[in-house]
Amino acid sequence: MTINNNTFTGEHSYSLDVKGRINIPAKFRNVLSDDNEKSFVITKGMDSCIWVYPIIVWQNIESELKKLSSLSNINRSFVRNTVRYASKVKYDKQGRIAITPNLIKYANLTKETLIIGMVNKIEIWNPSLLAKADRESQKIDSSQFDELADKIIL
Amino acid sequence: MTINNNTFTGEHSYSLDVKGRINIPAKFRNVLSDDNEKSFVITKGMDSCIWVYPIIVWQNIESELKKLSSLSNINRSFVRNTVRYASKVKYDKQGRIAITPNLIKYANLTKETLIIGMVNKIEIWNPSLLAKADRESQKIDSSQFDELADKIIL
DNA sequence: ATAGATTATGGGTAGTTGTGGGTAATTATC
DNA sequence: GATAATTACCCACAACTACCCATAATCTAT
Repeated sequence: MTINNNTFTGEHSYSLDVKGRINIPAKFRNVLSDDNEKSFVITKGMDSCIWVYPIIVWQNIESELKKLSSLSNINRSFVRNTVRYASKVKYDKQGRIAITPNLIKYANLTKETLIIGMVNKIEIWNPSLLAKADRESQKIDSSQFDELADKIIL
Repeated sequence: MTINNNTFTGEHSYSLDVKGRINIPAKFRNVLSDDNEKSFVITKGMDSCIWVYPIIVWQNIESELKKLSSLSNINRSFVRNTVRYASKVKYDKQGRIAITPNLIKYANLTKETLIIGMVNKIEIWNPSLLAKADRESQKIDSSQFDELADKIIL
């Protein structure tokens, strides 16, 4: 608990209910620092999934975004895409957050979902899309992975 | 205490109980430094086994991962692959940790297991899969061992 | 070799967590 | 401004997990 705040790992199956709510795993809620006030920011991920950030982490991202020059094309579209679909959500007494319809549509979510910890953020996936993304990543030139693996000793 | 903190060697037989719990050998627990707070991180190994890291060791991995920008495709896949099956576990009063069902399935664990020290981490194996992996490793061209021998002085 | 301590394993129970659904409050629509 | 639709908040219950105790097996020291 005290070891590492706002850091998420692991894969968890959860179900999106008919009201568009989804449970945030207790493990994840429990490592949230208090200053998050039970709130996250949810937005479009760069893959076909939803990104969920603790508020505190998101604030850092926003201040980084402010530093990016709007002269660059990439910067502009990145800022637009990340911020445009971002909304703040608070989890209820049972630990669920409500996902906005446009995000549900974007990530192609149906009842069964996979929630995975990505260190500083959380991803919500349609299981079959995740499996597909997995297969794609296998194709990535493994030398690029090796390069990373050299830097990070597992 | 003994030789070196957070360093594991040797092979031990233990049993996975019906609740999915397994004992961490006392020898291993006793060399854990206090800042681990009786916790490990368990995750998929590169072979068909489970890797168990002391929290302190895993934290280094996490902080390296945090530095990788999510703008890069490769980085996202790499983080996802590394972290997806990782979860933090604390051992109970009896020294047991709970293994998540997906890892039990991945490593093909049944009641009998072998726990082996791998210096900075621990591996949990189905004995017959380990025996099989042993046989495979006999086939490795000894020149590859020689290459390693150049780097590590035994 | 024996007593005492430590360790491994099984199982019970109280508390937590995930999920469905109900109702009041708020917002949107005509 | 009245009504419909949506959202926020609450309760209930089954399933699961963490925590505790008990006992058997093993180790340690004298």
